[in-house]
Amino acid sequence: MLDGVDFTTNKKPRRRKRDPDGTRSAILEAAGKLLARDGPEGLSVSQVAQLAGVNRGTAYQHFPTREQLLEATAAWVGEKLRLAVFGGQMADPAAALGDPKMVAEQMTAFAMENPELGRVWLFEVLSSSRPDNDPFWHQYWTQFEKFAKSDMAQPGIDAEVHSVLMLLGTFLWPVFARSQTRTAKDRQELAQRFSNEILRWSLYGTMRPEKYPELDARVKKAAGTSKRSR
Amino acid sequence: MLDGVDFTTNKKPRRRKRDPDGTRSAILEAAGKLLARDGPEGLSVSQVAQLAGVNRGTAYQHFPTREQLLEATAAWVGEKLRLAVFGGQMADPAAALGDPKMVAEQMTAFAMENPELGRVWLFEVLSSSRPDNDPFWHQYWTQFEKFAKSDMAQPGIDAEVHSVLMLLGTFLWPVFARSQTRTAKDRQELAQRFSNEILRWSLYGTMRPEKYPELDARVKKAAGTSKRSR
DNA sequence: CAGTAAATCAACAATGTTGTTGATATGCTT
DNA sequence: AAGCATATCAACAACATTGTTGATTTACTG
Repeated sequence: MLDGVDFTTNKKPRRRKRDPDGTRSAILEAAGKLLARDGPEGLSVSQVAQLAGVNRGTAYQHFPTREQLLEATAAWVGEKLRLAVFGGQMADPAAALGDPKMVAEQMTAFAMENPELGRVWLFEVLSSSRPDNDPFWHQYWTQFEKFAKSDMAQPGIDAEVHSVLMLLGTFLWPVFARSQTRTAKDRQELAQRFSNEILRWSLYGTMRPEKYPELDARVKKAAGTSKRSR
Repeated sequence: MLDGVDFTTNKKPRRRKRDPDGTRSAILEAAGKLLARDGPEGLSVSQVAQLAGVNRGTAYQHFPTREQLLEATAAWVGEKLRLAVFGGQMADPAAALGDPKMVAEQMTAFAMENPELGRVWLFEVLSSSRPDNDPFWHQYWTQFEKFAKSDMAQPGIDAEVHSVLMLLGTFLWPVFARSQTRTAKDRQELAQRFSNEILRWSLYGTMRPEKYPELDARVKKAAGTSKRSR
């Protein structure tokens, strides 16, 4: 699954300057790259250390076990993701309701650029016992819940289910798209189709079209008897 | 990740009766169990052979490489899944339009019972270059496309995108549910919430509610300008 | 400028894994 | 019943990986 990238260039048998934080970052960055290339199964501490230009022992000093390294990397990716999608905007409870469309676009862009990485992150979070600990998950969730409660949304939405579905689609569709296409053009088209379908779905299932005049609205709704919003 | 099951009971150092097909099945079955327990990363040919009560060499005779064993197992699971969901009903092009609700229920049941297995299968298929080769995928796809084209469905559905989304949700929600809950009761509730949200979604996004009188219909739709249904 | 805590590294031991190969037993065919 | 193809197995070789430990260097502190 070499993807045109070559990580075999290691020509620094020199001792690393003492710099705990820097080393830690280097390790995480390397882990991220390898994760993005091979997925989680193929990640060994050896490779990570090598790519990071760090002794394996050092890596073990920073992350006592392979598993913990994986977790830390996922969290690190989550933070990166949060920055890419929400920019500097803090996860402040009083934060304004961001533009969902923008969020979706940023998210999709990230997913298309790093399909494996996105997939890994999502799984780590999905299987974690406290997804809310992840920075991106937390902010996404907060924001979506706010939207679901607003009068922009259909009533009765189960925000949790819906969030998970959206994240699943956004991060895993690219995995599918990658394996089905050869050219970037094809991928672009698949990405487009995905967006379209999501939009169609949202219009008829999530958003109140009449609140989004720029999109041809044609739906009417009645209050449901649903009780759950979380 | 021991899940209450113990596979360490192997007390048969006796030579296996010659039976190629049986052996092959035994290997696949063992691989399936291990896959369901540990996920794909943790699967080694050694373990599989041991659990199957077969010499490792024999396993290599049947499946030249670990990777091929994984593929074969996925296909095998796919067939199992097809049977569980569609029963004996053949993938015949002239087959009647099955009951989508029934299909969804069967699928959900399978996914809840074998979360890891479902996940593994889905990934193998999603990343395969020809998903259509998988027996279950093929039949599901066929059936859904038929539905999408029928007058029971909203117009303009992108059947491929939609299928992928449905499968993603159905097979990966249980992964989430598992990690969030301790009791079977909680899991049951999460499964219920998922079904509800999917139904709500389908009503407003996929199915024409007026065609499903038994569910309170309250939607109206207008023909879209979408061109693609694949 | 000592002295110290700790960050980095090299080497070790213990496993586990993958493929391969040549021996052995087994069922089928004639 | 003899012969043969092959399904099954045991043993081997080559690695890779995981943790661990003790030495070495580096920055900081008084």
